[in-house]
Amino acid sequence: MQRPLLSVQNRLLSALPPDDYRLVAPHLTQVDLERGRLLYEPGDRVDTAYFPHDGVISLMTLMENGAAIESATIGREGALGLMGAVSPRQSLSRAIVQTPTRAARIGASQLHEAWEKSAKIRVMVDMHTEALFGHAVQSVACNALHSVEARFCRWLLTCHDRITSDTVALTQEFLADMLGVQRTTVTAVARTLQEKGYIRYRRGVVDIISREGLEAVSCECYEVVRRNYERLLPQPSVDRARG
Amino acid sequence: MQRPLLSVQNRLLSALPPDDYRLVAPHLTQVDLERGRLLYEPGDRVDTAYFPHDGVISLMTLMENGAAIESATIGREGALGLMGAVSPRQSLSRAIVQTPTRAARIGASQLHEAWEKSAKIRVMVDMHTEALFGHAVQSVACNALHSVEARFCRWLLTCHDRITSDTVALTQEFLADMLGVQRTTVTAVARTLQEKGYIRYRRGVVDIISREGLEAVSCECYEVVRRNYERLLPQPSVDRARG
DNA sequence: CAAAGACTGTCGAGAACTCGACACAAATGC
DNA sequence: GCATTTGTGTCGAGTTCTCGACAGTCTTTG
Repeated sequence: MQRPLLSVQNRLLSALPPDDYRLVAPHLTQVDLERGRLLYEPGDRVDTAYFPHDGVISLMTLMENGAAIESATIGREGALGLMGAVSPRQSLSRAIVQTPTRAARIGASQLHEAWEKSAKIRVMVDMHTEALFGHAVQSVACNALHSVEARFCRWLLTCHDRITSDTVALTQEFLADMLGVQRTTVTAVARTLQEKGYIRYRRGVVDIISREGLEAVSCECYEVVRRNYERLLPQPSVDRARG
Repeated sequence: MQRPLLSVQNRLLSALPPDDYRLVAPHLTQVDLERGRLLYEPGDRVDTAYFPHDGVISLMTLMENGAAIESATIGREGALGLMGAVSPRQSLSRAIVQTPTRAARIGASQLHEAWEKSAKIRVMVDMHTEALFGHAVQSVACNALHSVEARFCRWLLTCHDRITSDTVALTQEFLADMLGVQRTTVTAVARTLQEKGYIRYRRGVVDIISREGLEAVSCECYEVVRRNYERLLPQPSVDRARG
């Protein structure tokens, strides 16, 4: 049975030449991941990789007191658990599904076999690792220097790039956790952004009204990370529109 | 001519089995890097890897306004430019010598050849990448959550682990840059730490008096990152005490 | 030795954010 | 339909850190 055409595909997979793609294709399973689904906790063995077609997966660093701060995000330009293709390893972070996500899933051992056979796949893993590292080091600086308002906008923009809708389901409480700030601070920031007409929000839902506005308030980090992905990861060569 | 015995060796190199070490040894050059030496700027081609024997190299993320925030550090437990062993690439960060550093240097292409021949070296690069990534994601959370005082202590402890002395040469001004805070804030924090008797400082020099004290004030991030390196990187199997 | 430069100490106003508290509103479950 | 849970709005005191300013001190250099 054939699944419907997918409007958007994972960029890493769609950039693979056909011969290389055939190495992984038979092992890919299409899955729908609901919001809040925990994919990895720190210390878990990385036994599966996920290539999102749309949606956002967050990598979160856990602290001893239970705080969980977002350290990077993964969308259709990347993959979760890709480093497990190189060798078995434990997750360093919590990986949690941020927005409902369609993804292609593959077992780490099967991905590893393809990785051994295909130079293109090895390059893909390598470049993705580099881009994800770039994402992390930019966030280190961002969290040290930039206001909650700027980081809030950066987060929304990054999310918006990776979903197909202008509406994001998230509570202010959860966003506060991810940014590592108080909920009351997020409430205040959300209010001023709404007054400026850049977003509209209601209980658990944010509508993005003006990307331009958000880009103006956001820090440079949004663009830096985005360009880094563009530079490192090849553009799609083929649109593989089936599951 | 034989160089004097080295009291400390780079841990990555000394953990390599003899056969694997022989692949890189002929190409290693011992160098002394003075404080402040710029090894890479963002965008530079990564053409050389450095394995510090002692001393600290900082990876710094540059912002558009010229700010430079430390996103990770590299000492004898790691190496700079190691990802260049896998494939040619550009540096994402500024890499600057923090304290006078003795290091073994090797060209990226020569390291790449060894990397192709030796599975042990590939594992070394892979594990180091993972540890460095862990360092970065922890710092993302640390900068979002922890006080300047805690981060100051964390920085001193990390530095102390990687040098052979209890004295660190650094100005408060420079440290303020690295932590991404005002100099006056660093001055205030340094004063309270000195009053507690944990450090002593004078113009451009900090003496570490009480590691225990610093550990108590530091955040958990110091230990988390340290343990991560311990877990991922093997302990020395041989002490190679010559250059 | 004098001058310049680099580093530190201190002050104070103000902004950003924390932290606890409580009221209210919307969604959910029975 | 009612009770419970969950998410939001707001308030206010308090803390941390910013940002500019300026004085003082140590070091280097000519």
